[in-house]
Amino acid sequence: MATMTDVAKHAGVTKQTVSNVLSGKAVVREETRQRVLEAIEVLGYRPNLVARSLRKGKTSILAIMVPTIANPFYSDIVEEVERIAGEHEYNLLLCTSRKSAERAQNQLQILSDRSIDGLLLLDDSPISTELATVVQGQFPIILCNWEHEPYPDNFPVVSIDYREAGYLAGQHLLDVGLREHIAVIWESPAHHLRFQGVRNALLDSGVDLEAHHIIATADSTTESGYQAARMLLARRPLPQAILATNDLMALGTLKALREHGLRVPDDIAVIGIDNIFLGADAYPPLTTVEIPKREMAAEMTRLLLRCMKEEETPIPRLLTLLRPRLIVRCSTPHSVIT
Amino acid sequence: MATMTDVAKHAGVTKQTVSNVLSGKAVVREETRQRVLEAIEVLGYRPNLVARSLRKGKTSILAIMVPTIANPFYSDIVEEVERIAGEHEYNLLLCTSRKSAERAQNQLQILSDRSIDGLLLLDDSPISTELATVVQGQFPIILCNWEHEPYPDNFPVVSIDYREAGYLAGQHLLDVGLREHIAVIWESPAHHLRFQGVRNALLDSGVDLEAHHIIATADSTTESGYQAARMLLARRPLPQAILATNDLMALGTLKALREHGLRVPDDIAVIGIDNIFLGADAYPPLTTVEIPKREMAAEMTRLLLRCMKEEETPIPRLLTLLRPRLIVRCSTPHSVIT
DNA sequence: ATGAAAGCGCTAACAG
DNA sequence: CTGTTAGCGCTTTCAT
Repeated sequence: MATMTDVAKHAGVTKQTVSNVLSGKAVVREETRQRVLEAIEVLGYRPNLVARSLRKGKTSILAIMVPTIANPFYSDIVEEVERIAGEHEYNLLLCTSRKSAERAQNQLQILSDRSIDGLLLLDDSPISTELATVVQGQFPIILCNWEHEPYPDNFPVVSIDYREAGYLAGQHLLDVGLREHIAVIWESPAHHLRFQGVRNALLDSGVDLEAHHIIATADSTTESGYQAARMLLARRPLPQAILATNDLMALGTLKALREHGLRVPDDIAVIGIDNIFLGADAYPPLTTVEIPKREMAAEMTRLLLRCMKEEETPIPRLLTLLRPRLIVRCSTPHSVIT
Repeated sequence: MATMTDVAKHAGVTKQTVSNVLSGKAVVREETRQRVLEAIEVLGYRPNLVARSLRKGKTSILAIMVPTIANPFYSDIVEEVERIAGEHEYNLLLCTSRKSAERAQNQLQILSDRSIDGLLLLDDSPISTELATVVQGQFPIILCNWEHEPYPDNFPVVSIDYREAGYLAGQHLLDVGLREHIAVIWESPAHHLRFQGVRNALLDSGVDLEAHHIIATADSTTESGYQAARMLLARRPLPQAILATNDLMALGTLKALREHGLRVPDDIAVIGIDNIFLGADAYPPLTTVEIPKREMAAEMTRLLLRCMKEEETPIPRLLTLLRPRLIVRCSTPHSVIT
């Protein structure tokens, strides 16, 4: 590979001049500039970004750490982050924490060793703020998709108002006239805020959740939604509606209801949270609450970019919560006009 | 940040000795080693990977280029690649080509400028082998998930036998006694090999595809599957079975059949290809042909790692095709014993 | 406007 | 076994 010195020789100047031409920071005589440009062209010169990074102490590399990229929720976010990062001439390093604090710790350390310019951390395990402190000061870090309280105050946070998401789902059931025997399937403790939102919505209308209509699950797969729904169907009275704290569990619920020959929404209404891909193609198309993950991705990336530009350490206590919104499809009944 | 020289001073040695302790390549007296280790501990020293990369000409960074990461097919692969890369102390840079040859070109160039150690290229657009040639020689490149012929011979290829996938799907329909009025929905030209496989299976049993039962689509979303199925339902005779060249279109097909009050598989059988997440939770659970993408991911990563170890340029003409396998669920009838 | 020198932090090669 | 020297390719600083 041709180096900057090669170009300089070819153009009869020093590499400093070549550097000036490329950076555009210093003034170069037009004739010299042309000679340099021509030399670059002829030799097929390309700057060595590793060398540049070493010298400048900046790599123009961002990193994103997610629990897993196999989950479409996260891959959707990464898609957006990568796009925006690219627009600003940054490359994206992908890291997965995979439910292991130790792994996250190692990854974080390596990112620091690589002198990345910034990090988006999507892992709201309690320890992650501590971990992040280890490499704090090296580069800005934004905590994203934080789903429980208290919100950290040592890093900026960009997330969704998950309590509001639960509230919207609960409120919708009330709005279509369902006030009794509302069942909830929620992942505990991960979806605590969502669950709280649901309960608040009902309480605000004087409706109580009955203990035998609440099922807490250990994860939020279609399978656990399916099993939880079967448990609900074995109890009496049957629920009028089943609210699952995510769409995957809602889809599992739909499957269980189908197997029991129950019609949705006529016999039992179903609502989820997330608005995942394919919810619209389910049977019946799933009513849900959209989590604006793309907007969140855009917001957190922009904030990170901003923090990187400013020399000062980023705003520590800054909480940005995006608002979810209801998507009415066919798994809940139409509004009842009373 | 403490540098290697700092550690050296603290331990009363030169940085070369520190380097020796870290690399373990040269023998160091135990006492000295301990002093160095202690200094590292005390100062919290971490090697600067950018500097190391510059010096060694290797970054221990791999890159993967996919059309998009938002598609679960690709994110699933990336999950596996990242895991294996991590086990070998490599970080993963994520790039998306987003259907733009120009974009792919730029990304490739930048990857080269960054001195990455290897690339997994998942984009079988005809130009991608040309593009790859631009940076050829800098680092090994593996072409992955190549889905049409001819297979490139200037890079190693790891892919799936997509023709076989089509064949298995077609053969299954024959095996369960469906021999007439088989309809095919396929994305043209992307799924040409799959389509060819289907046709071969039928031809091998003397069954002909009828022109009015073939629908070519421009993409392979649930929506295009839905629309294609509606077209088929408007024609006579009605098909006995609908084979879609991917699961998303098969799910769209299921939706269209439901809306027409047709029972699956009693009235019309449906089969897809891919075995996507959620196919098992569809209504009815979808029979499909599994594309072993995880295995492919593992295989291509291992091959890349191997190419990187060997100093010689990687084996140019090497074609590895993984075999798909049939997954029978409920959208096709049970075997008929004749 | 251009050149000369220094150095980012590390490892390779050799000397002692 | 440890120290010295050199240099990866670039940008920053200062001199001309």
